[in-house]
Amino acid sequence: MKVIKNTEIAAQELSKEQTLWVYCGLDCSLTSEIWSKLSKELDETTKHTYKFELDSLKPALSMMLRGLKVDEMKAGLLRAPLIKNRVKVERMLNLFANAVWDKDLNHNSPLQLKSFLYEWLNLPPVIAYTKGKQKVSTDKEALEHLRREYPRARPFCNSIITLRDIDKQLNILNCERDSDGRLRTSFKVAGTETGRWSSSESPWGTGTNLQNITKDMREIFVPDEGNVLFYADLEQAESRVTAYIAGDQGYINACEGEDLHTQVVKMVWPNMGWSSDLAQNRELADRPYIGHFSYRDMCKRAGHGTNYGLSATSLGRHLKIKLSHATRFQLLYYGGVIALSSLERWHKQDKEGGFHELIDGGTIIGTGPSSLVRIQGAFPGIRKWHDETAKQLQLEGTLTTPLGRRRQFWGRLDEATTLRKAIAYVPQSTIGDLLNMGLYRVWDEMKDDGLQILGQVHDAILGQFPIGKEAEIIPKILARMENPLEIKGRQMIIPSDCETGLDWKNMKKWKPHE
DNA sequence: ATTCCCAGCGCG
DNA sequence: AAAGCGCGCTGGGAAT
Repeated sequence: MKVIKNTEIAAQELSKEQTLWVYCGLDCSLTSEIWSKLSKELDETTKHTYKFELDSLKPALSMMLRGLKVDEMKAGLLRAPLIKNRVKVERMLNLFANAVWDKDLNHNSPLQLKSFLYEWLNLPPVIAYTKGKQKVSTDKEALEHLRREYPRARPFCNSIITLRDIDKQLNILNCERDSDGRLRTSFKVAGTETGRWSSSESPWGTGTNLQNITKDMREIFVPDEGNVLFYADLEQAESRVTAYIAGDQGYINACEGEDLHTQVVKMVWPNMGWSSDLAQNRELADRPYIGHFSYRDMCKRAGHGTNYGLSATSLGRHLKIKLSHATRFQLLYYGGVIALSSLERWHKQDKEGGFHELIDGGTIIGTGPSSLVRIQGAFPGIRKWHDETAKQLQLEGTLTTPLGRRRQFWGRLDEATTLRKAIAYVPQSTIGDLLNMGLYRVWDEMKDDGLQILGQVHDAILGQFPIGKEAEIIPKILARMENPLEIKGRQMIIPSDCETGLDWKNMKKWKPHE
């Protein structure tokens, strides 16, 4: 028997086959050696997480091996108009571009775009802030701004945005199928900081990330012969977990009420004349607020970000509303302290803005020009939870979720960016683990029903089962996804809803027979 | 020819 | 004055 010492590999003359054997041997023996060291560092908490991830490999591998059936007819039908349109738009863009700088313009090159828009067209540069630095941007938001403000930018911005969108879709439609025609992805069950899975092209370089497919492109994915697809997701998952982790009873009630966003409007603006009539309340919430936003739009779009530590400045930029309006929303949403003089100035500038309500509803601290106003807000628990998270971060540098997943934070513990990561961590991780618990149970307990899991999208599972068995199977899926969890002394149950259909786009919500 | 980083963008 | 978080993929362009 030939003995090869790993310390002498460099000096060995190995055949191709022998190289592969050595590679394989090192893969196994080194993994074992590493495990013998690492295993000693596990404690009860991390051991539990490790065990769960090992178990998760089973359903993950079965999904990766099975892959998804693609309806190539549909893919073709989607592809054709995209290609046709792409040719047209690209031709147009280049026609205009040649008029400006006598050559084509590559819409994929930020460098060319910068030079073209900000030098040749002489448009004022749009600045974005990344990593604490100002950067000239040519992203979608910048292009939308330019086309709004400067007529000469319109044809360019329009076609660049269109081309980017088309390319994104074509990439999905054109990604390589395996030899049996199926599209396979690779799931990493332990690839992220939060415990969520990630998805990428398969180990053979075929397929693609299955967790960022747009609704429209989902149309190409179909069940196998005799099956129907199902897509079961945890309802309002992140909001619910946030509510329980913050321990904010008002927000919990809002999440578990008829319509989350309307409930939030009700809590944020309690004096709009609410009744017990749900339809009437919805109408109130849909009344215009500022700009093109209704009250309900505002809560829907600003609430989630605010839960995760989005600053008023960024909220204003993001929603294209004044800083004062963004600040006002956050004060009403989760309270805070602000200078009285600011509120008075804003009130003077904007009589309709409701800033006087903030002054009247708040507690004034101190006297004279430096007075502050403390505002309670609709969901003070959320701000309190942010503060508690900051404290825990400073103290330990680690956070542990209700499902016992611990994360070490390596950034500077007193920086805002580290705090925001910490705030996002617990809800995001908890949902991921909860969904994967459900996924495991559905996979493990429902094989005999002819059910197969095909995909995982963070808070939802995609799968298939034999046509006609909906009434029998769907309640079993939903039951297995419902895993009660105790958080801060309360029991949280997140319900799921389940859609079915003959492709991944055109699905209908399933309801127990009516 | 290959590797690396960046900007941009899709999903949750 | 100015960074919601978590991922992966593509293409451009510079460096190797």
